[in-house]
Amino acid sequence: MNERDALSVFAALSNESRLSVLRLLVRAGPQGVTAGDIARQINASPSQASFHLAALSDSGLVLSERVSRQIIYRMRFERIGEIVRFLLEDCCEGDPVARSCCGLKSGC
Amino acid sequence: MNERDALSVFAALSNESRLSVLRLLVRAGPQGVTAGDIARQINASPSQASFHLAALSDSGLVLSERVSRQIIYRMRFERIGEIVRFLLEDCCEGDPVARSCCGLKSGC
DNA sequence: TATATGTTTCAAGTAAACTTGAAATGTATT
DNA sequence: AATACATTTCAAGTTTACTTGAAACATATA
Repeated sequence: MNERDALSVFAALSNESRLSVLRLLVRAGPQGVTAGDIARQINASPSQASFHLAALSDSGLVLSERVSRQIIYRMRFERIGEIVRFLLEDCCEGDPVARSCCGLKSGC
Repeated sequence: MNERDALSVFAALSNESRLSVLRLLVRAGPQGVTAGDIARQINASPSQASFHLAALSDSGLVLSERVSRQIIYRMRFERIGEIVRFLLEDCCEGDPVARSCCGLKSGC
């Protein structure tokens, strides 16, 4: 994860609709959600959904797979781990305050 | 850290100049850096620097303190911890893949 | 082959982010 | 009080992000 990648991830995350999409995909788990269902659930037009899904896809936060007529989107959790690592290590140089403020139990 | 705060943090992070400012402040530590020095070090005009510092300040990523004529900016590491927590817990519901992919040693 | 469905792409418009340079504000010095 | 310095604010312009609706593309079914 270089800086360019990180910027693209942050840009993808800085939009309400796209954050809704991510939450949707997190809840759906490995099964994923089709583009149409995503559009319906976030109250967006097909082309709006497609626009936001492209941003998420380009930034590596989601993966897509065509299954007959539909396209299934799935969360890429590794990418979240990578951006967290970027924040804590690359950006903050492992600062202990940043790390302790995550409030995470052991094993993170 | 609610969603609105998180969106503002992600927007603040999704800009190259602002990421440079953060790295600068991380390196500077508790001493902080004046607005003028920040502008010089990131090759920005005073008003450009001020614009980006306002975004960082509004999102809670930095703090500022006036000292005579200068304004000193300092990193707020807690805010990084908070956004990491938002990503891993609120957004990803504690998904183990996201957490393990941070690649952090114990005690995070 | 024709038609329907699911999705993306495109072009045009609108809104938001960023840049630029000048003016304003606040503080120190003479 | 006048001047200089550090920074912010403002207005105007530019660029980038987002929305909208129509058209195109891909796949399935009759």
